[in-house]
Amino acid sequence: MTKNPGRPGGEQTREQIVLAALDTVKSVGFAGATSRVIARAGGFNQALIYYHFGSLDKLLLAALDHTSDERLERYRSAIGAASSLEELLAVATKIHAEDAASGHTTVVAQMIAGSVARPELAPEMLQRMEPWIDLCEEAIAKAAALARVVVPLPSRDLAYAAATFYLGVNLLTHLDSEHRIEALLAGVQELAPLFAVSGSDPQRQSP
Amino acid sequence: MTKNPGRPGGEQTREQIVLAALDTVKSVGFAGATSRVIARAGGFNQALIYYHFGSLDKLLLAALDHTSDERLERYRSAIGAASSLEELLAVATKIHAEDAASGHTTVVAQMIAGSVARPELAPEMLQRMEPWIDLCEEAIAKAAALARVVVPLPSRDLAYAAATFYLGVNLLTHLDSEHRIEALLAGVQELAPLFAVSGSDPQRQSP
Amino acid sequence: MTKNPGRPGGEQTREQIVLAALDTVKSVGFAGATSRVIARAGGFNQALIYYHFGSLDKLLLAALDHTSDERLERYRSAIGAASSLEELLAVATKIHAEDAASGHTTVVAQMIAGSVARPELAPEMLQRMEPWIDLCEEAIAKAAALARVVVPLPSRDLAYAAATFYLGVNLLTHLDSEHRIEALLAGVQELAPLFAVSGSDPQRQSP
Amino acid sequence: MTKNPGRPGGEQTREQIVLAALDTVKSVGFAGATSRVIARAGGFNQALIYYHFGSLDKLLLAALDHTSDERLERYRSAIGAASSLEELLAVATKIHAEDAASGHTTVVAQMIAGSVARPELAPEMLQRMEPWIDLCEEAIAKAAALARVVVPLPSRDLAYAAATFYLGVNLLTHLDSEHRIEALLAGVQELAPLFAVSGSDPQRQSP
DNA sequence: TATGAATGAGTTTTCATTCAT
DNA sequence: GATGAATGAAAACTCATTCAT
Repeated sequence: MTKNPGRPGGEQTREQIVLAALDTVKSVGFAGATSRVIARAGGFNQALIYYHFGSLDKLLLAALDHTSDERLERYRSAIGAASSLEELLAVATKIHAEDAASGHTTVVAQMIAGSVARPELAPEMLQRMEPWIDLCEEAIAKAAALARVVVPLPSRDLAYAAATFYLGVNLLTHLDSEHRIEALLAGVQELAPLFAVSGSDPQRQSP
Repeated sequence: MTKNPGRPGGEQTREQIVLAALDTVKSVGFAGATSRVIARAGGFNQALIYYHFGSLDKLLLAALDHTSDERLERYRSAIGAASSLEELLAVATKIHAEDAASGHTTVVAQMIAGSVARPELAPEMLQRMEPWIDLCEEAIAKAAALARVVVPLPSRDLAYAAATFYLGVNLLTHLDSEHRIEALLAGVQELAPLFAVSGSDPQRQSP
Repeated sequence: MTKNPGRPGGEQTREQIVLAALDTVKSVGFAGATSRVIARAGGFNQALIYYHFGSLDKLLLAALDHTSDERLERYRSAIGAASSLEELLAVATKIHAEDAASGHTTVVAQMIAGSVARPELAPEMLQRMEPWIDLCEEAIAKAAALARVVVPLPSRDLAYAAATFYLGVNLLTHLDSEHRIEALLAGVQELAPLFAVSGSDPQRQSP
Repeated sequence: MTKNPGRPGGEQTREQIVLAALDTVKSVGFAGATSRVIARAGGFNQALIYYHFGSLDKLLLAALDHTSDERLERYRSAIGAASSLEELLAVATKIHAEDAASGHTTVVAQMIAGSVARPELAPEMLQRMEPWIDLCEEAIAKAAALARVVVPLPSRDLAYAAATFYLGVNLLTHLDSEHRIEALLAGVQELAPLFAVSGSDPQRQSP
């Protein structure tokens, strides 16, 4: 009663600012996402950013968290639900396509690239990579189990490598207007089952 | 006639500026490599940058070309000279170590990250990746030949994937103070021969 | 009726705000005493300042009055109670030491300095100096009476001069990290009795 | 020939900026002397301040030096030329009147008060007081010699006290629109010779 | 009374770039 | 070729103050 949800104040404004920041990073990149531009995009006062988030960096990080948390959740439940290697790959591919379409990958690439330029962001970004590496590790474990394969490397290292590759993919996606990366990913996907076989035990190779 | 070599002006100044730009990017990153800082590092006037290169972006690109060309040359001749798979890997590893030590990888990572922030650099960067992908392709072809393996993917795509991963590695190297990437690379290197063997196994080649 | 004493609101809040302002000026100076900082120091809302005092300047002035009134009272009763020149000097010295320790001098110096920067405060500050000059005048008159001296200048002017010197002392105290002022004051204090003697010398008084 | 003096560049611009800063401090005080206001007053670009002086603080300090050096010179030669106590006092009074009229005292008061608010200026200001204290010491020594008086305090301490009083005077001058300070100074000047006599040796007292 | 939210105007400073010499 | 000086635009951030509730 006291807090009728139609009122703009509080949480709602924070979300509005986060959304404006996300939009801005997607459309003009990290370097273009200045407080002025974000404020103009969201139709609010620049100072509001500092009132609610303290600094532009903190807003940008909050915006990254916003997309990341949501995306992470989707990936995790999809991986949990998959019951075969093929399904796992298909689902992951689909969600990744959504990511690209929604601009989530743009935000990730921009923030990573931006944190190279702004070293004080680096530790924050690294920390925010951790749950994704965890997720990769889970996915790899599950894939290995489904394929009854023994992975010839520490799964943590493999997860790290996957995240690293993913980073490169994200970056290139936003450099490459010819979308050669997408072709590459499709190729890798074809390769994947083959690869799994080559690494598998002899019993499965020639039954 | 007008440009008699050996004269202090002209080419020599250009090189001096390029070297200063390179130093600056290495020490303070893309975002810190402003015209003022570069000029101060090289002990020349800011305006010289614009006289010789037209814009800061163009200087930065020229600087990238400077390191890249030199490095590319070294890689190519090393690859050409290698006569066994082991030698190929050893030589590539050694040159890459040099890259990291000399700061060449820093420059690449910074420029890639910077081009994400400054979209007008993107096409230039992409174009500059091309010779490296060519090189990767050559290397993969040579490795496959030496190992007598049939690569189960278009070699161009594989080369592209390698470059992509390399990009991720470079980027993370500059985020991660714990140097977990280095550990990962060591792990991958241990894996490499294993992989090669499994692929060059005569039994699998002609069943 | 509406303002029954003992109620938490009203006067009590005003005092809380004044105290927070005083604390803030003491710790971060006039320039650092912004509404936000004061509110944070006192644990209340910024807007309360404007509700109770109308403007930040008015709060700061009220805070100055708060310390000043209290200090003035102490000086006046101490001067009234003194029955010899020595006692008068001793008591004044003691209270002044308390002033310095409690930060009252800091507040005075900061407000004076601040009012130089903010001219609209100047007349208010000048007005607030008046009772101190009155006090100086009283003290000088009493000292002259106790020492049986005829002061060779209008006592009002002398009082004004004392206040002026005191202002300089306060200001320098906050500039000078070597505390040379303290040494100076000690020197002046040694001089004081000498001066008094030379003035109260019976031979000179009635030749 | 190469540097025709009609050209605005270089030293001339620096001086123009210093003059604009001085004007601005005189008219709107330390707190009002922002880079924007100074630039507008001088009719040049804000950024020029940073090009020539590095920071606003440095410009303000340079401006203070500008007036101070000039004033110091005038005082010193006047003191050197005086051959009697009366002349010394008369000359000092005259120059001080000029100071007040030209706004030099305003600048000093503003800078001192400003440095209370901006602690990083404090050491610079203190350092800039030193030559003035030296000057006071010289003046006191000369006055004592001319009056054949033995000063009953270390001359350095006395000089410090004089500078302290002078600071108070400057400050009050800019608070007090009734100019009571001027009256005070006149009164003190009348007092001065009297004072000198009371402190002088018996031989001069009753010849 | 009290407060969270909001704002317009302002701050210092830096940037890439240009231009007269 | 080279340089010192100059500039418009923009950056992140803070301020005193107001207002709806």
